[in-house]
Amino acid sequence: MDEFQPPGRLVTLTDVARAAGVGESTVSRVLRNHGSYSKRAGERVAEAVARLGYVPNRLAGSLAGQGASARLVGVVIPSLANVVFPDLLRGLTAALDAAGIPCVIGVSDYDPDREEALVAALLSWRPAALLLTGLEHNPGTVALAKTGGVRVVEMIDTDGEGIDAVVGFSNRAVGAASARHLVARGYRRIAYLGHDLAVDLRAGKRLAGFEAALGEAGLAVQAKEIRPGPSSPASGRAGLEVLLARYSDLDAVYFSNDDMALGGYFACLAAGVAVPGRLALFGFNGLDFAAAMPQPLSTVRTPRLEIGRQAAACLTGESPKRIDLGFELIEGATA
Amino acid sequence: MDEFQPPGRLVTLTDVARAAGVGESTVSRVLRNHGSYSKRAGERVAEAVARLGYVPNRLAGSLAGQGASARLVGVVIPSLANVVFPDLLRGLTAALDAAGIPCVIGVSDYDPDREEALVAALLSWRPAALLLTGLEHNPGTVALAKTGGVRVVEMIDTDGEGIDAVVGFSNRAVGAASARHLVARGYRRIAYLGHDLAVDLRAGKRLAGFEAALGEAGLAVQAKEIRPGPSSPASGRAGLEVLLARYSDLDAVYFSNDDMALGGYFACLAAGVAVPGRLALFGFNGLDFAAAMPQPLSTVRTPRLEIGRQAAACLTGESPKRIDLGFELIEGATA
DNA sequence: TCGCCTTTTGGCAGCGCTGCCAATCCGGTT
DNA sequence: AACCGGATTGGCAGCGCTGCCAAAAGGCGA
Repeated sequence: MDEFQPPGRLVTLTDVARAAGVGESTVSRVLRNHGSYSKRAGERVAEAVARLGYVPNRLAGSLAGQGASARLVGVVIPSLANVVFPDLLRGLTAALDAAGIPCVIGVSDYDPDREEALVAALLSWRPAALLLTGLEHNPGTVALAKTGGVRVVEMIDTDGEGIDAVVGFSNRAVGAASARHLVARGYRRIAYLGHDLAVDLRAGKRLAGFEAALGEAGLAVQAKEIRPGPSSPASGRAGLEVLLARYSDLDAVYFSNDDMALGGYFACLAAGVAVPGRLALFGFNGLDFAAAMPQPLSTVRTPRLEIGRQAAACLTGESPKRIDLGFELIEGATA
Repeated sequence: MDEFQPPGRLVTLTDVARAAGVGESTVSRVLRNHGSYSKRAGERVAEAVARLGYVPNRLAGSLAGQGASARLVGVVIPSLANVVFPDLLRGLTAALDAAGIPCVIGVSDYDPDREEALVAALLSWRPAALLLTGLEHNPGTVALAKTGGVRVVEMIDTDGEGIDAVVGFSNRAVGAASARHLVARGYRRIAYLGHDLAVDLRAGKRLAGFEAALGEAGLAVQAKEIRPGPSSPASGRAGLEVLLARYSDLDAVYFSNDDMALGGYFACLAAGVAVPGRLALFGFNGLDFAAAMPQPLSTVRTPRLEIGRQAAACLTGESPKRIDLGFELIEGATA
């Protein structure tokens, strides 16, 4: 820190070696605690590192190291606006930070072409692994992922074939379980209220599972209200107001997720619609607020953090290629 | 793609050069569209790149390039559980992705020592910039950031001195404005309900501003309920129940943020406490759900996305060192 | 004290790329 | 036909580090 340094030039390993009076390899060995070195060498290097304020250059390290892959993982998520993905990252970073591996993230905005571009960009950093969301990708994305020489983990969705490892749960099964719950509770005139399905394919899978299970019970969705744009309480509220105005005899609404359901609940409160007496509400995700509502929301809790953790675990140990973490139906008081 | 490749060895720029029948420098020029090259060279390179499935190695590129800094930015945030930070990342990635610059993120869990470790780890990737949250850091963090040779941007908080650039708003001013609003509306017996202040220093600054402004009006906070752990609707609900049980004459509650306030609102709904007639509620952040509530939450909207965007802008152009993006008080219907 | 084996050490090539420079090419001039 | 300036090109050093290897140092019994 207190040495003269030509401006613009950062301290290098060679500088440390010179300052410590040892060879470069020794410094490298000490810093990585790899190979053998004497106590004396260790101390001198540590001292020089502290004195010079040396920060290793991992660009060089990764390039030189065997495999030439960086201790980084690339993550592509479709959005940061939906709590699900930050939660996923939370589980992921918790597990990876412990191993000192940072995440390089890209946000695709639910656009497969953007996803492909991001995958290419991330692969250029030679990450140790690539974490994607969902199972549906451009052919180009798949090709890149396969030839990239990295481990690939696809998160959240298990309804389909993955490139390599898959960690998540079945969205179809969630939809089906939700439908069976509503049917068992005696609801018959059921509507669906969701955000843009063409964009959020997993919400579409849940709806498909939901409709299939309703069908098995001889029922069908009475009305579908699909709101453009991302899910949000505001969208859910507006959507439920539309449904209430248009259909007077609904007895339950299945929402694409808890955010939408919260908005629906607000709409019911505002309009004086009794929940679940007059209208039952069922969500998806099991977000934190669901349990704090005056009437706990009936929903399905998804293992979001655990998916992130397991995905991280896939990178280190030899994990099974396919991990279905399941989900938990929360009965709540709204359906 | 269809060529023979020794397993484990990825296609390099040299391979592309050979396949295209040009020199390495030409390939490099074409790929970066930098310097001049003939149309013919461009086409042959593009063809070879496509045929071999070449993905550039930015590790090597950044190492060789001048300044040896990577087209990456390092971001350290305290948490992913609070919507604020994903929102920040959202603004950031939106602006950076456009420039093809990915973020490497670290989550400090509000722990200054972890933050320091993360800064050191991120600097070792030689990012073009380092984005931190808040102004309070370990001395070691500051030292690293200053000698790291990177641009440093501290986000969210403008109440204090920054290392280099600062983008955010004044949390003290937010607290003061909130207090003045409550006072102007005639509330006198005001409580504070928050999550752990020792950990979330910005919430502490808001409270300080709030109390200072109350003091100017000759008032004081009647009760403080500080909940351990992070903010959440569940914590807000439990906290408000405690306050209601303990103090019968409160007329308003200032929450550390909207999540807590939502929980408080739920507590009021559940207990049949009229809002704002019997108890006024005031939040912070202006989250999406606040406007969708049956009674829109009175709160302060913070420019979270814009902070991210401006922080990204700080990296490219020559921006002012200090950007105060202000905030907006939303009157709502709960206070 | 010597020789043998183990531990510790330093030198140096090379990871894949970029920047620099000199060589080459091309078209139009004289 | 020789010449000139700009556009285009290839060779090669070197970015900072690691892996390999051979050399040096140290330990120990004979």
